[in-house]
Amino acid sequence: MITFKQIQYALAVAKTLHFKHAADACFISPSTLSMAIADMEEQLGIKVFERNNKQVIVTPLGQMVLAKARDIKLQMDDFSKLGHVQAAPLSGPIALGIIPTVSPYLLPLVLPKLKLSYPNLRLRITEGQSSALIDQVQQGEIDMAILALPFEVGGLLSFKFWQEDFYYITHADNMSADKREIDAAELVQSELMLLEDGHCLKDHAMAACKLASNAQYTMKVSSLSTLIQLVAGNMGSTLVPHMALGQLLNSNPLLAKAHLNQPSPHREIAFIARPNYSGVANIERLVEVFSSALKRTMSTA
Amino acid sequence: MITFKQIQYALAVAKTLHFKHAADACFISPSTLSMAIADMEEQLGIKVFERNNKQVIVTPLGQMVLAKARDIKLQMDDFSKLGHVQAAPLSGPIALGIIPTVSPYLLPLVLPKLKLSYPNLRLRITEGQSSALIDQVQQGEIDMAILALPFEVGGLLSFKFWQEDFYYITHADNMSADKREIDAAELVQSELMLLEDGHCLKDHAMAACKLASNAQYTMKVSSLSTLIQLVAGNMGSTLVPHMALGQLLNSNPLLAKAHLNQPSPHREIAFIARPNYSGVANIERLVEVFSSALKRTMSTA
DNA sequence: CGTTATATTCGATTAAATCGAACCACAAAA
DNA sequence: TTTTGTGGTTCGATTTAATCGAATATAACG
Repeated sequence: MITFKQIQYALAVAKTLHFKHAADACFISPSTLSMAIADMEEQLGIKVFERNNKQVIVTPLGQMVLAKARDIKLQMDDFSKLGHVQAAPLSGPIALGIIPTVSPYLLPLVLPKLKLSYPNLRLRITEGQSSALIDQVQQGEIDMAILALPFEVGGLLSFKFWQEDFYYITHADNMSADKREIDAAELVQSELMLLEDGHCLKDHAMAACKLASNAQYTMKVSSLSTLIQLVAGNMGSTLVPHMALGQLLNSNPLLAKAHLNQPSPHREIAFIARPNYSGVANIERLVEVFSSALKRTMSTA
Repeated sequence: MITFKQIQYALAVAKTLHFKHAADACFISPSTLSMAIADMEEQLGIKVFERNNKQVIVTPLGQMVLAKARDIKLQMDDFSKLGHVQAAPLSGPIALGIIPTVSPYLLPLVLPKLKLSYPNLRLRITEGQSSALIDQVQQGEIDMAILALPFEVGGLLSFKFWQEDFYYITHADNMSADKREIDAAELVQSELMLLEDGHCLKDHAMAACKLASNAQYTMKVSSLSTLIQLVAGNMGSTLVPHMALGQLLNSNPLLAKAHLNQPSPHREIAFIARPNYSGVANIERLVEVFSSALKRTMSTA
């Protein structure tokens, strides 16, 4: 009979395309791995890997086998996690992905509270861009992710817990300090600096301003904190989300801000997870924590 | 780690609700089964079965666990069959379900040809009504089934290979021998005998005649060959599908037939299978064989 | 109050997985 | 061409896990 172990071994080989490395990843010896793969291939009647001493490649039929193997591994992993549903809420290991335009502003608000209320929670944080996080959720490498909508989440569940607007940030020299609102039409587009490609914040900002994609606005900057330094250096202006305002403008008198006067909300923050993930109750609890922490902090800021 | 074996053992217990019987079904001793289940439950952190020496019941959480376990078993079974796709076509074991109003008329036409063309094919035939067969396909107990459409197949794939009409059969005394066609309106409804409830043929016949469901037409007869004997005894008349005509009327001068003059076709015969089943190519080949055999035989009959 | 039926425990046994050393095949280097 | 190194495979030994059977515990039944 084909065992789940064999499937895992095969997936490790598929990932590394190297028997020794795969064996290490599975904490077994190369010989064991070799025999396990050979055994599975014989039982299937399909050669999954074409291999000699120099390279390992996946056969066309092997691709099909591995695709199904991945399905099974996902289901098995979910199965193992079934027990968490009735364990104490928010206890045990949870792998959470967060996009970089949320992570540094959200985590400081919620981590202390989580630590206090759920001391047994073991959060493993992964930072990455939306598309990569969605991929990892679908592969089962992480349990859930926090990202900004609208975004195509490909069949995943989403749990919104915050919505916010963008603020226009420019050097204090360029804007009257008592200006509270600014229209998209007023923006000097040539001066507008946004994050490098791949960050959804850039897309959401442009969507809010009804700007078409245009390489002119693109800079190779990957963090808002860097971007804000450029603004302070009067190299241009930018748009930042509400939750980042406090941290970015804090003690920087060179910067002036104005609310972007466009239809709201400009972005929504949500958890995403696979429909089969058994910890949905955990997500709902996190939504509570995160939402209340944001409301409390943002209303005073 | 939770093993696939444990999942199978758990499903066996869920099916029998009896450790000894389940152990027998798995070809292991009760003690082994008991330990395997206990081990799985501990790893999950969920008690799946509430058991004492007198009865075994599934806990509410256990229901959830078992539901997922069934998913995994289905996928694993499909995985094991992946090799068949590249084996010689129509070789090896295939479990096929057929409804009783098709089986005795179709099988004699195709079995000889299959035996000749595909000597390595090991067909295991299961006869049953549509709803039961659909269930068995979904449970993975059989690979595919032949039934008559229209019928709600709940997400399964269908491959039509034949369509046919019904014929009105009555005692020769009741109808002129040269009458070729008969309208539904001409049927003497009080004399019409159909199969017992559960047979789709009855539903299709009533649909073709635009008859509403009515217990009056129902008899507790489960085979067309019995029904036809009742007609020969002049206890009433009936409707039989084209493919059954030859066998049922063969050498019985007491019976007269007329084509039911209602919108065609009156029923369609098709394979159904789970979308994940890896032997879809086999089904397509069977469709060819069955379709050509039917065309050849039915045109001469 | 024994008898029966059934799940579980535990030590002994059997089977399977795993390992490490030797092996082989191949390519790049000498 | 020989040498060397890399990397997958084979094989016997060993460790680990699965399985069994006998004994045990428990509850229903007559």
